[in-house]
Amino acid sequence: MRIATWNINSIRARIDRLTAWLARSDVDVVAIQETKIPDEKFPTERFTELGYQVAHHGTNQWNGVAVLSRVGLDDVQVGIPGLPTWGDPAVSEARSVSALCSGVRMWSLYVPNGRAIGDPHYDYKLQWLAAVRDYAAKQLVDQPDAQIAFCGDFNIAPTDDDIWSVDYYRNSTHVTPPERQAFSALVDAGFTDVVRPFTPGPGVYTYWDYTQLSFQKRRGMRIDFALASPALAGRVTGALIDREERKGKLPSDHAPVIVELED
DNA sequence: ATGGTCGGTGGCCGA
Repeated sequence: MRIATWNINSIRARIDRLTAWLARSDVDVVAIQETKIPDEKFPTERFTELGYQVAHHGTNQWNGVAVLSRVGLDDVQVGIPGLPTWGDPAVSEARSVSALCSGVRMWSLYVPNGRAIGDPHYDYKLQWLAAVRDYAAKQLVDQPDAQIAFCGDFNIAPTDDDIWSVDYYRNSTHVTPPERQAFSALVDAGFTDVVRPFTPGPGVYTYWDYTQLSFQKRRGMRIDFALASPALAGRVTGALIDREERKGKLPSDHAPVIVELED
């Protein structure tokens, strides 16, 4: 089985690229972030006609996450208990959704950006990550053998090897100790970055800014991850970052990340 | 060369 995660940066702008990539990449389950579309406008048929079932969570033009699966999609869960809210305390942002796909609990996460150190969004990001960690840790206490994948855009570069320039990102979000600690806490809870052993750095990234010819100059960040529970990590036989998808006409600014699992 | 790149929106904001 093959699973993947991809910040698509608008499902409407990227629908043809995404369906072509699905046909070519042979992935069974995909976590998608930043669909930027409400549920009622999501192009579900474009995926069902390819054999994929869809669980989408989107409320407006911001955020939006989905799980696509051609190996079963059951027990859809929207949101995670304990996540902080932004703005209206009665409304949760559309940043997390999951489904059970052939025995794997597949999560699509879009971690808040943080914007700037000291910005209220930065504290929101840290609170959001703490809630995910607490939830993730509890899953393994309740079910140590569960196959769980927390996939998505974490908006954190865990080490200096994951950014093209330490100087460029000095005093920026994505690299601060509190953010890196929040990421490590998820790893310490038992969820392994299963891609890194197959894509060693430095200089290996999943995101390149649209401006300044960043991709062409190899100026990127590694901020998209598949974090696997012990039972799932034990099934991983390979992984890759599909840089080809960052090329060509109107690409997403993120590349897809693919993980191969033994059957 | 006083910009630089997208997407969604609506005549700017977020990434």
